[in-house]
Amino acid sequence: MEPPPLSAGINGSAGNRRGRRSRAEILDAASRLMAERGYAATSISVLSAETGLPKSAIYHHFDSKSGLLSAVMAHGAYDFFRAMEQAQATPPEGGTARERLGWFLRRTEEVFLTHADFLRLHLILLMSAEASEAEVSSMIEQVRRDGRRHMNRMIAQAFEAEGAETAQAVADELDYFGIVGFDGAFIAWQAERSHGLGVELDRLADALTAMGEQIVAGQRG
Amino acid sequence: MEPPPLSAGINGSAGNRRGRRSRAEILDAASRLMAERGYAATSISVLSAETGLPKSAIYHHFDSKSGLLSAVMAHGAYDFFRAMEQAQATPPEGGTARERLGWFLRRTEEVFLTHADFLRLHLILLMSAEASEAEVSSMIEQVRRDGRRHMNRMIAQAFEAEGAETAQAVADELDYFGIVGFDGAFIAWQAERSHGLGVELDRLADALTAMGEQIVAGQRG
Amino acid sequence: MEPPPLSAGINGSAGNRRGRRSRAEILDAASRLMAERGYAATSISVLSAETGLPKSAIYHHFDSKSGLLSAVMAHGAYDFFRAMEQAQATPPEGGTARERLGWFLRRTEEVFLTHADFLRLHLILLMSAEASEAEVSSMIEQVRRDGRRHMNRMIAQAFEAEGAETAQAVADELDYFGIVGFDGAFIAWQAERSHGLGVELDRLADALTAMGEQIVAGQRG
Amino acid sequence: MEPPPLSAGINGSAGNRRGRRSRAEILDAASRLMAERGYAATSISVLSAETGLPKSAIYHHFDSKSGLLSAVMAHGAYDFFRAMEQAQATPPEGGTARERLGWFLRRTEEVFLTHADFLRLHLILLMSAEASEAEVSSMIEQVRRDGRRHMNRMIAQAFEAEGAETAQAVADELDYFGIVGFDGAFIAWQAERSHGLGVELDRLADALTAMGEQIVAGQRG
DNA sequence: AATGAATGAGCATTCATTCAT
DNA sequence: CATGAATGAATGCTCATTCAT
Repeated sequence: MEPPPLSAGINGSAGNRRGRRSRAEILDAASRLMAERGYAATSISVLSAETGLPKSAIYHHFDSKSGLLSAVMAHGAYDFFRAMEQAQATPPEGGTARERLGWFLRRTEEVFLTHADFLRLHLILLMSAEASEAEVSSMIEQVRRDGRRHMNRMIAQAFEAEGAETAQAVADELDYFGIVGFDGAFIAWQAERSHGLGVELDRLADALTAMGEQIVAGQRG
Repeated sequence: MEPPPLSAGINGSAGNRRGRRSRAEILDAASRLMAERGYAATSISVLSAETGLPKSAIYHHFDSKSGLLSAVMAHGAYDFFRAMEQAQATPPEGGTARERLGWFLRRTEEVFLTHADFLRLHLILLMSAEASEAEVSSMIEQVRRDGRRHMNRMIAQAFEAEGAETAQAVADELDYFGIVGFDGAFIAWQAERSHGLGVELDRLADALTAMGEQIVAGQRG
Repeated sequence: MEPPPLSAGINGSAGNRRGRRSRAEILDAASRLMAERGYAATSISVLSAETGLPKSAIYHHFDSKSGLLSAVMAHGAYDFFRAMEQAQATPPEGGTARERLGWFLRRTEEVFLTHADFLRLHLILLMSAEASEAEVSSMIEQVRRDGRRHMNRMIAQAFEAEGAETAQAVADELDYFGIVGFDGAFIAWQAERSHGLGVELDRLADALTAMGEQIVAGQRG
Repeated sequence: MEPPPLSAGINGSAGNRRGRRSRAEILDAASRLMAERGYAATSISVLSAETGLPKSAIYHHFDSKSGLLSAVMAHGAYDFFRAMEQAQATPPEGGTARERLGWFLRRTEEVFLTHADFLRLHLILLMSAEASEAEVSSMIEQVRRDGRRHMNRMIAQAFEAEGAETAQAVADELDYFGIVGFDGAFIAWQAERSHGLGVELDRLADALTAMGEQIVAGQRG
């Protein structure tokens, strides 16, 4: 996923700088509000009030409300996956598969919590058939594909002590279920904000480990 | 969860019958449309056009749009849990915990597929902060509580061969994770309608069994 | 051209009566304003202010702005041709073709002046490619067809002393040119409101008579 | 009518040349679009998109939208009358009045067809009460005056065999009716693009000839 | 029990225009 | 000479809701 341009401009002249800032502010407010209230319930008027810019300025920077949504999603996805990348860049060496998986999931939780807005919007769109707008729907697909790739890598790295091939087999078998667990845990957290995703992610780590070991055993037998 | 009244009337006079039918039609259309497009994007006008009834008729039957939403949720929840009850009423005797769990989940899948509209709306509301409207939010809570109760019962029944007490301990430990798995599987299904929830629910059954057996072992040790 | 319904209602209940009146008022204001300023320049807001009804009431009676335009045109055309019919119902007996034609055109001038709004709007639409909206464009066509039919009848009646067949031949030959003269005269009048269409219509009567007599002579020869 | 300046500049420096080209492009697009959709419906945004120039560039060249309209009209009128001049510069010698008139009108038709945009816009403005904007209204007046002058000259030249004085008397009597016929024929052509203005202009030539001969006879008698 | 009319706030979007660079 | 950003009023239209009948 490549970095979405913050502005269409190319040089850094003053006028352009102002435009860039405005664009970023709109994107910011939109990300926040759309995640809070959903796409349909986030009006351009509110966005205008929130940013202090007139409505027409929003249309100067984004062609339409749905265009703004696309930009919000692209921007959010870029941020989210960059954070993921960073969070998982330096896993500790050694330890059991369960311990390694636990480390990955704890790092992931952090990223989830700081990008909850993006994830919530992603899930709302996924279910609201507002996704039918092609551009949005393909964005959603890509986010899920990228998410799965991350999950795959995490599992493979957790099981790397079993040998690269076995680890990859485990990862390929379990990555999708890992995503399922993440989505479910996120929803559980949304339902009861009382505590973080920690408990559920621990359970997920337990489950993935248990199943992973069965697969490892199967590979050997 | 008690059956929501289809009509405010008490006797079955002819006039009332017509009213009852209208009310049911509105509720039906609302369930479908709100699940498709979300609450905010489902307008009374569209509802009126869809049912052929004038807008004022909708207000005759339901006090307000959010009142209609409550009724839709109440009705959907009632239907959903009644279907759950029926689907799981007569589990087969004998078999391993995994086999018994598999049976339960397969039955559950069926109910999920036929009540997908309700579940989707439930999840959209859960995340859209439309939930902040007290009435809706308490409805959501109750649905999740009831769902967990069902999950608890399913797990306990699956493990009943281990003795009532152990089975209950397993169920108490795992029911929440079961819900997480269900929610996640439902979302995965929404994302790629290509296949049913079957694969993911099988994985979930595997995971729950593996973790259940660990708990059983822990109880014994 | 059949009478356009003033209201969709069927009975004369009080609520319906109010609606009927509102609908007529909107239609009235729209006819006037659109003819004055053109379709594009007549905003729903102004229409609302003019009638005292809220904008949404206008949309209650007419589906859209272009729907309102259609209704305005249909209503205007009906009124216009009914007035034409009446004005030409009882032509005087006897007299030369020129005298009879003069009578017809003088009667027509009257109708033109009292329905100038409709005619102006008709011509604006005819040229503004707002007519591309199918419904409007077919309305325009019909108006022109009906107009030609009237012109044909007038000429035939003016020349009836030459025998029905000859009169009809003259009418068939000249009706289209009569329309051309009318349109041109109307535009000339619009350009310089100083005097009525009288002078030009007299000239037109002269021209039609001269050409008619040539045709009559040709028929005989 | 004098040639309208294409650019406000005075020398032909390179920078100026670019400005001149931009100005001409805007004028071109505006002529076309305003004639197609009317003045009100032609927005600066669309003009900007069509020319590829930023909106502010349009305001750089023309003070305001109505200033642009004036320029469009001035430019169109200049072009139109120059074409008229050229088309009628060398009438054939000899022939009857009808033949000579026919030649003039056929030449005129050509000019009408290649300047239909200008004529359409002229007529739309004439009727749309956008004409109330003084500048536009005086432009329209002048166009009509110039048109009449051309018509007068054509008729006089057609009847020149009757002697200069008589020819002028005929022209003075009929020029206005000639304009009426032209306008009407143009509208008829707009209404049914199926064929050119030829048929109607022939009829007009017939009519003018017939009436002209009557006047000639009157002069003599 | 049901209906059509009305209401006014709000929606997404476009308008002509100005300004600093 | 050209540009992108900004501005605020206006556009057509839809919203949830109320009311009289």
